[in-house]
Amino acid sequence: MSDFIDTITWRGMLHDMTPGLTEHLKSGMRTAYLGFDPTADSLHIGHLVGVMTLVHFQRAGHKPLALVGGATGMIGDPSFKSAERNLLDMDTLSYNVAGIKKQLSEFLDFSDTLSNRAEIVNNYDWMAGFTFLDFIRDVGKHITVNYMMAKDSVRKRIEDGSGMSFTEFSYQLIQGYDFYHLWKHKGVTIQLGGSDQWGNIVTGTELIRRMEGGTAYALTVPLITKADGTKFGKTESGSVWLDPVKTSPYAFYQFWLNVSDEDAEKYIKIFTTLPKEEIESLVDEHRNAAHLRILQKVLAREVTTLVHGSSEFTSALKASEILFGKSSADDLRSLDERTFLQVFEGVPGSEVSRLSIDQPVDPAVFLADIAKAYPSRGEARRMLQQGAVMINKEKWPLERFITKDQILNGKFMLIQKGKKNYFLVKFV
RNA sequence: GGGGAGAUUCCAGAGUGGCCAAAUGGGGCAGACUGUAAAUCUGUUGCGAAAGCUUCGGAGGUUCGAAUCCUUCUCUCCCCA
Repeated sequence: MSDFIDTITWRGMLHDMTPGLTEHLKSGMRTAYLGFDPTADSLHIGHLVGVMTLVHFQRAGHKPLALVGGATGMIGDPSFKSAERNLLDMDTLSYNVAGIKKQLSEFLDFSDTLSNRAEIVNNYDWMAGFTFLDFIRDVGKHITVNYMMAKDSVRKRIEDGSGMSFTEFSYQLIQGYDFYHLWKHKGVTIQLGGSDQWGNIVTGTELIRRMEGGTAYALTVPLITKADGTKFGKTESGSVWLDPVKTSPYAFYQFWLNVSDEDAEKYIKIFTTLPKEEIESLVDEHRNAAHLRILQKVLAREVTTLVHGSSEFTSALKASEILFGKSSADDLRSLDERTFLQVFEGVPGSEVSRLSIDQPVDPAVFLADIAKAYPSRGEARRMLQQGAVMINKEKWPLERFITKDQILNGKFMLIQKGKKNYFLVKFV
């Protein structure tokens, strides 16, 4: 049994914890849980820190529980949110819960033979039948309003005058009760969470202490940041999702590959399970030859494989090589249709009638009006003028007309908008 | 309920009758450089090939001419009760 606290400390994943936790973990197999809010039907990489915390916890020989908030999701965690949250309806919620459950099951080991096998629980199961009267009698009685109001997350909202509904105010108590319930029935003694969850988690340990005199622990992981101060896990096109339909494995791979040097050192510790020695030697190697981007490559490989599997990783890698390598128009032509489609899966594109370029057509008109790669002809023309457009890997001048010869494999045309943005036209 | 300020292009914010498709900054996009980076420098950033067209909260009006003046509506903010 390796030391969980040492591991996550070294990995930079420890933000705060309640006293005594180190000893508590050393004395035997423990059970911890971490909650996920079902606000969408897929997790995104912001959730991955939490997932990895559970993974490391299990690898250290302890038992991880993932809680999907079917009940708490109905309320919405107000912690550090500036405004009242919108409520989700039941259908959306149960759909989201199912999606998240499925994803979580990819990361943890659920084998029956394991004594520390992972489990997934849904707080709807025990909250749904709990009546309001029972709740305020049996749970609410133990925690004072003063205590709840003192939480940073609540106080901020009151101080800045935006206020908070009773519904959201109750959230911490419900999350606290989850902890109590799992402590009582599942032997859970630790709750893990993001640093914004500290207040909610501590309400739980407090509740356990007051209701039964029990001891429970809290451990939080830091908010993942980026060296340049922008928000982690977002690209121009929005969140980076774990669901391959929402974010293609190719885009996912690219996200990690494009991480800055500074962040790569941090992320490889957090998002991979590679051992310390290996990571340290990679970091050394990277520092000696930063331009090779060894860390980014390993990081992208590891995370993509973990989330999407090795065959998806291989296609993403291959796609990247074709898109960014020194490949030429001839390389593109040599691809058969299946590989071509695989490489460009997830790349935005449009469908266009073959007839539209029966006659040679002005490239700006084609790019804007026909292929819809640009919103207006003016913009397309500007880009062409600036030399920002490549068609089938060839830099395209403003004066050169598009003809049927530009169709690859009788079906496709690859447009590059600048260096990094690809656009695939399918001819039908 | 009373009084005041305001609503401008992606954002912030200038413009207070023609020189305004609208300063400046940010952001975005692109080029050079590079490591598919960072930093930097350069270009570009309503539509249109152009003539021109549509934009300054909505509607109406004054004027040869309005983002700018008038009327009215909607919304936002501040102060007093």
